[in-house]
Amino acid sequence: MTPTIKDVAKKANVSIATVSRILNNQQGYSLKTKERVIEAIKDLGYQPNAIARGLINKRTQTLGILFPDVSSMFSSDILKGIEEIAHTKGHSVVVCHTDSSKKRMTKYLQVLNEKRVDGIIFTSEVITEDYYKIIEEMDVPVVLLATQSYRFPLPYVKVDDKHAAYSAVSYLIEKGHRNIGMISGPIEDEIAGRPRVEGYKQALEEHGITFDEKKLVITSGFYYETGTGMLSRLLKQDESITAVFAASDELAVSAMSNAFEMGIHVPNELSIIGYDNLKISQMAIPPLTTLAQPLYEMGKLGAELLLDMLETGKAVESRIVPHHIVERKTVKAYE
Amino acid sequence: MTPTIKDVAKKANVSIATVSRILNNQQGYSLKTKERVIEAIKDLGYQPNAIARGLINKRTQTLGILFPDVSSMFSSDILKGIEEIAHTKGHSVVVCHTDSSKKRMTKYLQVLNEKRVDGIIFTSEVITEDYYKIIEEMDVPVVLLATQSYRFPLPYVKVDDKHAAYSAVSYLIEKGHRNIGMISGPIEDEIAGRPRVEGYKQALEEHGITFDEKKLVITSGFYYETGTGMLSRLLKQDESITAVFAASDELAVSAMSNAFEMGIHVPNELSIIGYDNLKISQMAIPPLTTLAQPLYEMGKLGAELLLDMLETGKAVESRIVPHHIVERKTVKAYE
DNA sequence: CTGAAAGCGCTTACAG
DNA sequence: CTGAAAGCGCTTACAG
Repeated sequence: MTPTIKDVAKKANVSIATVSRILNNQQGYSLKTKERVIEAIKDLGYQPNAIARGLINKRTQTLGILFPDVSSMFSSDILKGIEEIAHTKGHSVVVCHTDSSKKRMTKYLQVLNEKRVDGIIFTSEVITEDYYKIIEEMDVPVVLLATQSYRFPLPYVKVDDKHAAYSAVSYLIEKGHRNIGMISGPIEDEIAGRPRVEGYKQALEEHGITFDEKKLVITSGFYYETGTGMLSRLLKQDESITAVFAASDELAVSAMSNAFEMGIHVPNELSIIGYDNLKISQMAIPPLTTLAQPLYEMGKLGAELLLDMLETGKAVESRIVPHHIVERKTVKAYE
Repeated sequence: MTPTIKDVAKKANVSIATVSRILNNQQGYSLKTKERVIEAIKDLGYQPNAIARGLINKRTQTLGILFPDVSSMFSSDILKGIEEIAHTKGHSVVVCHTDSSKKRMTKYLQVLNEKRVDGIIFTSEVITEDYYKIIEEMDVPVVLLATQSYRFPLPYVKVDDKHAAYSAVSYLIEKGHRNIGMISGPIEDEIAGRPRVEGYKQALEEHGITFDEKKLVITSGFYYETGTGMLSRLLKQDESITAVFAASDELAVSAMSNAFEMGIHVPNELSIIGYDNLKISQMAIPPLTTLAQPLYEMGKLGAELLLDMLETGKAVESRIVPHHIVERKTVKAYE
């Protein structure tokens, strides 16, 4: 049987109270008894039962993380950042793949509640009223990652999507492009959809370029698959386009494949800039120039904020993290 | 305060024992009291405390998963599979990023032990004597995923690496290639390194092609970065090569980038086959032909086996899962 | 059909 | 400096 604190106490000839004190680095014992207890712990190979501790401390040292898709490259970079901080601060991470399904989401929230996690991180997920009600009742700190909520007062960590899109398009303009197309994600998406289109429009406008509907194409998602054939459609609508801003790296890579099929050379005949800076962007051929979100750092920051809230018991401010452009090989100056 | 079973009992005018029975679908109560209790549960919004349950049941309904790198595309597909099964069977998943560090690994094992997880999955990790000692003492079921152990009797789920490599190279030979190079991972790696080289050699041999050292190049890892410049080196050693077998998709994509830089057209001038079937392989330009490991299914199967061991208390047999070739656009018949 | 009580493995006042 | 005891929120014999 796995030894318990009782076994240690017996072996060291002390009460379980003093063993507990020693275990938790409290005071109230002589050096001598401490040594005896340490000895007993080693001899028995005793390891404290975190479940029993959790029951009494009302802290489980575990965090629940919700992802629409745990296996996406986007999620995995964030996860790595969260995990890193959690680990260094003595917490574990339970991952939940919600598949963007309300049913799964609700189920997970219930599980996380029953397991009494110390805090929750939502990533890239819209917080509905239903979800908010649940987390409100759970009464644990929550932080939003790569998403935000207008309706509910939840702290978030994200890039300014409109601004980031603005930066990406401005970059294209600075490179001399005037006929700039955009492959957008779903426009109903108020977090990652519309704001990026708005940033695109604003960049055009500020540089005296009138927005033209024919230069915009809208997909149903941000994935590679949803981008299939989008570049051809865009170019069919307006063949004057010399550069394209894709609302995600997967969409950008999809466009590159599409260009390849059509025999269009990137960047000689067409420049492309992506959004995210996922691993594929460096692996693309040629390597993709992109608007980088600092996903790993966002994960770290999100976890830090959550842990702060936990320690201090106070709310925390949202953070807009800096984006930047990673120049690689898919954008060429337009002469 | 979060309501407890006591609150429910009081509200429904019964003892906590009957509430517990109803909660756990046991027998020993009238329909009437059941209704009253259910009512009370709803009214209070009661949710059982899994920590308290865990303490007494000695089951936490959580699984610990160890990855050398949680953020790799390889890991994330496996994770998704594990998570899927765990979720449907009422378990949660704690992920641990070991970074292939002994220190982190040991720390995680300790944490998982203290948290009394019900089982552990190791992925792509060599089991050393130290680790084995620890898990032996933990006395929980363990399964190995995408790795195996010759020294310790631990069930595993993986592809037959040698056989898979053999299949990949045979495919190239069937396409008419005779001068086939290989970009290998580290040869000291007894799981994913040497066996693939052996499979390569055996395929050559069986087709009457003598192995030539100049056609083999060895990298320090399976990542994109570790593949940098490897193709040029290989081609410098032997310029007769018409096809290359890369020991991972990342290595293959790296080779494709390298080919692109050198102005070598894939597949017209050089055929390339990868290994893994990660997401990048479909996104590559052109899409990469590769030897597929069923990563998602492996994750599912690994979790199923682990849960089986938990339920039955019996050991389980290792599984060699089938590999197959996904034909895309990087291999061309050699005339 | 139902409840009182013991116990899971800890922590923490409280008393000495 | 140290220990007895209560209690965290459950489950499960045991008795009725």
